[in-house]
Amino acid sequence: MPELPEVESLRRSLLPFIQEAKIVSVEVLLPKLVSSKGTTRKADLPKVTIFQKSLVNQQIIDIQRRAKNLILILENGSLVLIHLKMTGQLVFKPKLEEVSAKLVSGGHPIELSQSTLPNKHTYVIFELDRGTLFYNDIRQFGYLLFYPDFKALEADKHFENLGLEPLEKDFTIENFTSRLKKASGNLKKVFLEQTVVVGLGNIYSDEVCFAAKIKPTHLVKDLKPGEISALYEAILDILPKAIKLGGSSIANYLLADGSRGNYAREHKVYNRGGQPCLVCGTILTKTTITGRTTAYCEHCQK
DNA sequence: CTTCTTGTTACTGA
DNA sequence: ATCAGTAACAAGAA
Repeated sequence: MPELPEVESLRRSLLPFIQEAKIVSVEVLLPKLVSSKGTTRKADLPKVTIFQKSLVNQQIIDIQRRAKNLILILENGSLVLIHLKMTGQLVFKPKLEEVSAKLVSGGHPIELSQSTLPNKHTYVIFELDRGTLFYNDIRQFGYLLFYPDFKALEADKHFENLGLEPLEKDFTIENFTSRLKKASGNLKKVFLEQTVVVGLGNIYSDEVCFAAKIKPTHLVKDLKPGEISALYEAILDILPKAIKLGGSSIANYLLADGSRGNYAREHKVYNRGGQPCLVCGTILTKTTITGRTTAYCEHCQK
């Protein structure tokens, strides 16, 4: 369940592996996961071929993140948007000579999960000059979209209704407050919508509400300035901490070297419904909000 | 076997 | 129109 901390941790762990690497070939084992948006019409070419031709021989310049999307920037200014949805993974396996060089210089030994790649859930394979990047996705909900430039990406209304980036400068208490005023319904629903602030999913919505001592069922129209401020501070506190620990590895999430994130051990309420609150011992309430499992403490959160 | 899981979109009904 | 709620997507774990 990659949310902002997981996607950002993946971005940071992936960057040193693939920055300035050249794409030698691209293998697509599940065509429905890829497409080429905004490219000129080549009716005779199937989308997989367009996707491959667009990427091969390009150098990867940078990786950016917008909300839970990763964006690979290629040398000619074209882009690949990657969304992991629930079970997507990007794992890099260096070439053997690079691995031995790393081991000699005292680097980490490669993880088992890397050495067994590709596996039965590997659907896209990027052969780079210095190693191989695998896109795995057990439930096949993720996607990799090619765009010739940022203009095409923005025209695709992919980011149309996205809210503030919580790690950027414009995430101020004023902007957060004014966006909250335009939203309706309860807090959890609003967080999941991504329209006020992006990047919170099921895990961090519950964790932020607990840290701010406000129930996820609380209607946003009833939030007092002090409560908005507590939510704001909780977001600014929790997301960087989670990134520092490499995100939360629930189920399938992995970092680029195949290792797991360690923030799951810090979870206070997520997936703990029915268990005692770690602060006061009250049994945590388990409920469903907009179809998503939600946990909170009746005593600590108001 | 059934139920539950999640990010996002599409759909449904008010 | 707008908005809220939910089915759908798919595969695996319990």
